[in-house]
Amino acid sequence: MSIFFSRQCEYALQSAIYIAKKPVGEWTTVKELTGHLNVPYHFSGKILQNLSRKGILVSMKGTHGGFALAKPAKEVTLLDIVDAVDGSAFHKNCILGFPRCGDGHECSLHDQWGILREKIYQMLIKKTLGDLARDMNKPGYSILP
Amino acid sequence: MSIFFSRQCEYALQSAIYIAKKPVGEWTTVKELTGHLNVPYHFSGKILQNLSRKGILVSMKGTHGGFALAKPAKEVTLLDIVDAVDGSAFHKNCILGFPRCGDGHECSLHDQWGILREKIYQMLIKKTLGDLARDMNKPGYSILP
DNA sequence: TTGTAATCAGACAAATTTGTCTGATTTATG
DNA sequence: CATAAATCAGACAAATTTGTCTGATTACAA
Repeated sequence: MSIFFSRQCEYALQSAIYIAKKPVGEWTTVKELTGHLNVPYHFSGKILQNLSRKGILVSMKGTHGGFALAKPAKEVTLLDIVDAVDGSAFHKNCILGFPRCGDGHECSLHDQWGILREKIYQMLIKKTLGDLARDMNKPGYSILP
Repeated sequence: MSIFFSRQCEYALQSAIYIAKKPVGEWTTVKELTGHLNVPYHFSGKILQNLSRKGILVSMKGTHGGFALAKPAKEVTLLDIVDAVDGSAFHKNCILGFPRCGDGHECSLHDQWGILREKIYQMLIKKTLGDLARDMNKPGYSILP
């Protein structure tokens, strides 16, 4: 199913991108989100609540409430979201799961994987929600299921 | 916990490396394996049985039985093991989980991730159990917990 | 042939992740 | 003030992954 991030993290990333595509000042409801993304309604609620606790989104209750970005889209990186949801395990853990790898008893893939992991890291920290929102408004990109 | 492979897959890779380090012709028992790796005894049994069903290991019952590689270590790649355990999801799925990514509605990370995924793929297909066994006999490498 | 040490098979249990339900609270509007 | 529409909170359920137990089968050796 999911390959690198947990499913919850994929949902969070997709949701954040959707919200970032909307005009600044508008609120996005869970109902609207789950109408456009393939995310279960109540699960979506939980994920968005979590993102607002982490300071990535803000929320407003009530009739015209919903969720919005807490900061400008260009200031939120994908890594911010991944860290908020999945934590930072992938920065440090051995790809083969060897417990002593990294403290002087490196596994045979350690260096090679380290280079690739750093590239993934750079990809996540350099891409902002602003970038994604812009790209995915072009033809050929689609957020829909 | 685990970052790229499932825990079961990590166990499988570690076990295969351990077995590959042993002299050709010797059998490795589950007991010995779990004495050296941090893998639960019965879970280990299941994983090794699975690897023999997939043709990566062979097994022998009885007093001096155990498991051994079905082919020379230099002919078994890490990808063989990953595919046998986790399947091939990571070859194709979108890193952000967008369902239409890859059929003409690519996500904004598609190309960039595609390059990195290919590098991971190359790493896994180029490294054989023979390579790992050799490397991890050198000082500075350790398989122990 | 009997005992021992191993894999094998399948049911079961625990833990984690994912998904659902219900009701409370908040905000805007008639 | 009453109603509607939204988030919020927490318990619960389902699914998946991880781990455990028991007994059957097999192979070797005394």
